[in-house]
Amino acid sequence: MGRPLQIDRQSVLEAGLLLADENGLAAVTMQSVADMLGVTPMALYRHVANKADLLDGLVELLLTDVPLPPATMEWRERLAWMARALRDTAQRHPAVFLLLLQRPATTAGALHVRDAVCAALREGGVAGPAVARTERVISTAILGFVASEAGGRFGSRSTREVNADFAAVEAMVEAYLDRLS
Amino acid sequence: MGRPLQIDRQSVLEAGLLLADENGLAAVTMQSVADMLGVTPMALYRHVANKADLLDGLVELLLTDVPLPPATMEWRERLAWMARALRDTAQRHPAVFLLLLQRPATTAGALHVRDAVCAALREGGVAGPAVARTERVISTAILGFVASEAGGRFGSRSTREVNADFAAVEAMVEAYLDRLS
DNA sequence: ACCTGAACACCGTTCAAGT
DNA sequence: ACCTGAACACCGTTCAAGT
Repeated sequence: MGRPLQIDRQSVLEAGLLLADENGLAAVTMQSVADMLGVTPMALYRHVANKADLLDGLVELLLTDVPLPPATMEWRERLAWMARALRDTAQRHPAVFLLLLQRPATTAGALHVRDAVCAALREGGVAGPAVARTERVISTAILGFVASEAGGRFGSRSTREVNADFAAVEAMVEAYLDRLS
Repeated sequence: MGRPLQIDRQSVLEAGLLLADENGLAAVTMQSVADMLGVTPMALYRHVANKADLLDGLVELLLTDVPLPPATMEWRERLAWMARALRDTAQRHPAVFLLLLQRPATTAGALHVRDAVCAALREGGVAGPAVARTERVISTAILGFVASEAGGRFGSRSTREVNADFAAVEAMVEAYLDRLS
């Protein structure tokens, strides 16, 4: 399959993400990524510092791609919309999503989602100083569920049941938000 | 350091856990575990099927060690006690704890904790058919927090602040339980 | 029964060399 | 500037051989 021999960081990350999605994180090696691009492993080092940097790049690529809801939407609906968007992303990229728990939530991609959650909470009347903590608490709950699903901790439970569990987690978050106001 | 040359599964797992605790999961190799036991890497294969089996064993060792509260304790206090116990375990073994999200919660070690949570919920008057789902929902929230902390997603936030976040997650769980009864 | 030696295919990474 | 070839130390795993 004739691919352009001119590669860049973006194409390296896209190849890595594809391999991770199809065959898991263990399938992402410097050699397999290079193969997919039609290049030798050593060529990658011009575009990523090392393998850890490549993996960081995959997480960032995934986070940047999480879509945000239209600003016209009511704030609580917007929160639910983002929870669903995060779950969709995790289902599409389960292997890379698990890496998310292992890096500080301070990259540009992480902030892009976090800021949108904080904005919705402020609009919902959550007191200024409580916004940051509330964001962390509800993000932790959603992330715990979504990461469990991506990692396979729910085992072979049916899709219908897992969806009902997700609804229950959202109900828990709602109960918490109700108590705040 | 003169160690007995007679090894068994238990000693292999204990060596692996020690290495993971001190230097992370990447430091757990067949060679490093063997070195610690004063043996060649090939000797391990008599006691673990392969490296994946070794890692499974580490998770199981960790889960089996999570202590349970005295049965005399009131049910809600018991739930809080177990959340703290899980957090303690994760702080002692952060690297191995992250693997927990990646395997089905159906092993003996996982059931040992799960059953205790379910028993507390039943005692608290949660309706029979709702017990299993409620257990999954609150476990997901606690696990999400504890895994985030173990993985380093909270970055360099101070211990005081992270403790306050943990209290807030527990408050969310309480709000959910209140709504159920 | 339990451990070892030798061997294999595969990792990540470097450095000097090519174009 | 960008990619390659050769090399290094290190993986997991096998198999036959030792005791």
